[in-house]
Amino acid sequence: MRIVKEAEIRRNEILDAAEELFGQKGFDGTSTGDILGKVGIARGTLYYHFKSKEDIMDALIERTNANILGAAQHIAADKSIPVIDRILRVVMALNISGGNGSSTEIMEHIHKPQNALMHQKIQKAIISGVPPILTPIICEGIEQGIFNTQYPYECMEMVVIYANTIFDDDMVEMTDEVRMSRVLAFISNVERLLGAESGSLMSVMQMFGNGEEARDEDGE
Amino acid sequence: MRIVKEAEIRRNEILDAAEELFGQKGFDGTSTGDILGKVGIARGTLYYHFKSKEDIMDALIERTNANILGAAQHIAADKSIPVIDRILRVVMALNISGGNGSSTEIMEHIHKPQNALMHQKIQKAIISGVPPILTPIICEGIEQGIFNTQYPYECMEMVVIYANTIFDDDMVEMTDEVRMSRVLAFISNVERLLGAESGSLMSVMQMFGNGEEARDEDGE
DNA sequence: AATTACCGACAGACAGTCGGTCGGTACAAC
DNA sequence: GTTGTACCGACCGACTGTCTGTCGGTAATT
Repeated sequence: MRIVKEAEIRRNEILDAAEELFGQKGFDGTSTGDILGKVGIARGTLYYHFKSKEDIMDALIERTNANILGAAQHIAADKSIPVIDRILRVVMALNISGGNGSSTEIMEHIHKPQNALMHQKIQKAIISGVPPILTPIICEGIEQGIFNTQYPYECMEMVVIYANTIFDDDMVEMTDEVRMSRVLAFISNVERLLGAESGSLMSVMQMFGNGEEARDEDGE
Repeated sequence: MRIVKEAEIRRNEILDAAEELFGQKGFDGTSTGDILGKVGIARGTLYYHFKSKEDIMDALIERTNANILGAAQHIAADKSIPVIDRILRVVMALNISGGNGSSTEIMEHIHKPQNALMHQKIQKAIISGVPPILTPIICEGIEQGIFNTQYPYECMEMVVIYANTIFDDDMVEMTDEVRMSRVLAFISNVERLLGAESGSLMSVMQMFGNGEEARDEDGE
């Protein structure tokens, strides 16, 4: 039986299947056969739409990224929100999902030894995508006298890389207590980096309280 | 033809071959057949000594790590060297090699998209191995009034993760100029983190001058 | 005679290729 | 406005080559 669809629809079906399977079993753990079965297409079809298995991953990351970064960018541009609140909101948007809530699941399963390549690619996208969104907010903060640094971009880069590695990845195993002390130290360090008054960023600690599980009151 | 050797010798022959091949062609790009050919043994022999291909990688990382971290630890413990010099020396030892110079080559080829898993494992080892070596030196610095921070360990963690990601990996493409400005900002940021006097760490910039190519005057 | 190191044929799985097929659409002819 | 036809994009699935890991057996060593 043969079902014909528009190319972009098929493409997205494949990406949807891959998203779920990669999340469950990792990239290496997922065979193209698995994807074939889930979508209900033949091998040739898959390779008609994508040139390799890795190509699927790249497309998936790009799709997910466009969502997430777009949402974050949107919040970042809203100058009616006070600087510190806005930073918090932006980071929330980055951690939780890309609006529709469809891209949430992958993020929860990505930090596994198996998915190293995917993880690395996402990491790269985060590093080049997030600091440019946050930096303008920091600059506003500098104008307002809340922050003080010559290197807002580099600070954001450092903060993003560190937070992403320690708090999102499982690079270092932590009990909840250790994690809490890391958060405290982190906030204190960020205050120093940004030249903010000591304690002025403590309010962002709530972000780490529930970690990535938070999903109650986002009215987005 | 059948050549019998002591298990540990064979093991190391295999690791030597794997080290070179992984460096040249990456982990995924290297087949167990390649290793077999290079060492001159049969499949069964390889799997007599290692339980899987990944097991080879793990063993290799562990071997390399023991060398590098050992050398760094050795320098770190030498209290006759002034604090800042010592930090510099330790970091040099980490970047350059593990003493014998045998493990240098891998490090040069590891930062490639192919070797994601190996890279991740090494990253993990660095993150859990390096800060504990540097922290006591920072503490000495605090006692001497050079530094001032409540969180020496977390600072080192942040610094190590950032430097390793930005300067060692190719996570973000940089021209030499951009790189230089990153180094400047980095040093300035580290000074703030450690509560060091502004400019007091500028001397470590030499480390980044020639990047990882430096290998002239280490009298080790 | 027992243990340790080694061999190589083999099974099973998987990514990617290729020739061929089918459905839809545009458009001409009637 | 119905029928004929030419074309193309989407789709199929058998096949190839490669690779990892296994297993039964063999040679050296103690």
